[in-house]
Formats: sequence, structure tokens, C-alpha cells
Amino acid sequence: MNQSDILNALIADNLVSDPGGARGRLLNEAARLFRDKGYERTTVRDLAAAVGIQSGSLFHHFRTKEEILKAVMVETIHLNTALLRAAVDKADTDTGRLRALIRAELESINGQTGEAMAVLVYEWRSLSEPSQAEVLKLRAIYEQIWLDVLASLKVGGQLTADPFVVRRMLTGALSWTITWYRPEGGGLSLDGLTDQVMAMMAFSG
Amino acid sequence: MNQSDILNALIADNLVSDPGGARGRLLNEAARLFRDKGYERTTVRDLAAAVGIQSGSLFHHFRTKEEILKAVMVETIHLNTALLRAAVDKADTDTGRLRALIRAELESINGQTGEAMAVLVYEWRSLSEPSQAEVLKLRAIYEQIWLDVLASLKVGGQLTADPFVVRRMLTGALSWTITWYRPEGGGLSLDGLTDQVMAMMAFSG
DNA sequence: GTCTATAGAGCGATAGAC
DNA sequence: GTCTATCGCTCTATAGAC
Repeated sequence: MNQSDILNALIADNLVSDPGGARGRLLNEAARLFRDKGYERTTVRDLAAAVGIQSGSLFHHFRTKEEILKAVMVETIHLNTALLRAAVDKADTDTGRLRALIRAELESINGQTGEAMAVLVYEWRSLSEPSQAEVLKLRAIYEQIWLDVLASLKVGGQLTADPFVVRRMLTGALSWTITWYRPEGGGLSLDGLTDQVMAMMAFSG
Repeated sequence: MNQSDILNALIADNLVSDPGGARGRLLNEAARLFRDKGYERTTVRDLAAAVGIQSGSLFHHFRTKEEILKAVMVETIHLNTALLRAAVDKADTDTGRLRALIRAELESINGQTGEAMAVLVYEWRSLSEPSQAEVLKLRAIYEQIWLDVLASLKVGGQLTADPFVVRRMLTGALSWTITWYRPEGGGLSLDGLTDQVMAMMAFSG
């Protein structure tokens, strides 16, 4: 399964909207706007204009503005959980799995789904409490993939620090790359960036 | 010079407002509100209520709401640059200086100035372009303290990764601790957290 | 230096025609 | 399913009394 097979499978299961459809197009534009301007500064008029309709028409597709934010987050987690799962399953050592996780998360953040990933990380506060609880359940599945690999490295002795703390440090370090890393610049490639992260970790394996 | 001596020296130089005065009290409350609710969701009525005045009275002290955000950021950088400088000057090896930097930044983020530090990191987008440029100049001084130590470690061979990349990874990892680390919980202490970060770094010194 | 009162603009969301 | 029109509300900032 390559990336586009994974996407198509999720669309078939109604877990992710078809990016060609009306709903999918809106969610893509919403992710971009929410990342660039922030959720609060993005108006329903901005969202509507981005897909070429009037603001009133938006509410035929979504009951509230917040429902759009939630949909961006939920679909992003579904997609990236599947991508992370696929990446980790390809490796056959714990060290290789850690590298695959770092590479996959960097790609999620700095690649095509980057806008939505940034929204997921930095617009969390804008989501209502009930929606946060809902999204958190989905996020836990994603996090567990990380924790399983880190725990295995800890048992194997390659990792000395606490897996939970390491995961949180990496969450911060990797998500922060969206503020400074520019893959198109011709400088550091995504693999090169992954190498740098690995070089930073106290890791004998 | 202990921490309170440093603060008093900055107040004497008019670089930081006296926390007991009207301006200082407002900036402290503003930092707390901006961190908790975000800049956009915090209204001038919220800010005024936090110091016990009406919203109209705020504009006797600040010309715009954004000026308050900028003042929070500028004073935070002045204070934390002085604290970082003092911390690094106490150590006498490069490894010790790195540890001191990590410890100091964790304390800035998770201690008394944590609310303002969080605003500095996560409300950057809410600052107007001209103000961003102004604050960036001050930030560069702070960053240079980090880069000097990391460059020295690179020359010494203890650090293999690129100093600029390492600094950015650490910026993300350390600032992210405000979202999960709770020092008062009785679990991990600030020194313990510093140990965990050091344990994560590929660092033979 | 703080108050009351409000101007002026923009916001999310709704209603009903087509 | 999109349109136009607009409601009702909240926001930043101002004006002028005290």
C-alpha cells in the first residue's frame, strides 16, 4: 500500500473526505487558512470565498464554524494514523521503526498534510471541550504507535530516557519544524532532517 | 546576582515594568489571559477586569490592544536574556553551559515567567509585521547565547549534529513542555526534566 | 486616572426565495 | 445547494464628564 492507496481506502471507509468533493475541498482550504491566519482570525466569509460560495451557503454543509475545525482535525488524525502505521510496519528493527516514525511525522508536518497537522497541534485551544475529548480519543491511537516502539527500545537498553518524556520532547521538536524548515529550499532534505534528529538522540542501537 | 537582583536591575533600567505598579500588574495579567485563552479570544474587557478597571480606562495606558501583546513579549525577552546570560556564566565547561541553558529555559517556561514565555512562543502570529521585526531583533541576542555554546560543542567534537538545527529542535521540545509538564505534581522535578533532555542528546562530553 | 456611554465595524448564524 | 439580506451580538477604540 502506497500513500495514495491508503488515502483511497480511508475515503472508501468514509473516514476521510474525497479531496475532489465539495466537503474535501472546503476542509483543505480551511486547514490552509486556519494555519496561516489562525482559527479566530479566519472568518466564515474567508472560508466561503476560498471555495467560491457565499458565507450563508457554508451552513448548508456545516452547522457551525467550530464543526469545520473539528472535521479538519478528525480527518487529519485518521489519515496520519494510517500513514504512521504503514511506515512503522515496513521497518524490521526497533531502531529502524523509530527512524520510520520520525520520518513519517516529519513528512506529515512538512508535506501535503502539513497545513492540517499544524492546525491539529496549534489550534487545539480553539476546539470546545467536548470536541477536544472526542479528538483526544483518536489521538491516543496515534500516540500508542510511538509509545510501543519507544518502550521496546527502553527494554532493549538502547534508550535510557523515559519513553513518555521522549515522545513529548519529540512531539515538540518535530511539530516546531513547520515554523522554520523549508524543504523546497534545496538545503536540508527530509531524510537529512531525519538524520539530524537521530544524531541528536542518545541512542546506541 | 540572584534572580531577584537581576529583575531589580532591569526595572531600574526601565527595561521591565515593576510588577507592583499599574503597568506591570496589567502585563502580568495579560500574559496569563493570553496564554490561557489566546490573544484573539481575550477581550480588552477581560484585560481591564483582571486589574479591576473598566475597558475604556485601559486605553489611557496603552494605545491599542496589540501594544499590550508587544509589551508582554519585549519585557519577557529582556528578562529572560538576562537570566540566560547569568545562568551560562556560572558554568565553566561547554557541557555545563549546555545544561545550564536547558535548565534556565525550562525554568523560564515552567516557572513564574512561564505565562509570558508561552505567549512569546505561541502568539507570535498575532503580532503585526512591524512589531514582529522589532521583537525579532531582541530575540536574536537571546538566541546567540545558545548558538555560541552549541558551536563550541561542535568544534570540540561533543556535538555531531548541526548547531542551528539542534537549537531549533530544542526550542520546540522545551517550549512544548508547557503543554504537559506540571512541576507541582510531585513527579518529575525541573532538574529531573533537565536530566531527561540531556539523556536524549547524542553527546559524549 | 477612571468612569459611563457609545460609535463604528465585523462577526457567526438564520430565513426564505429560487 | 446557493443566493441575498439581515438579525443580534460582540468587538476595539473614542469622547467627554468627573
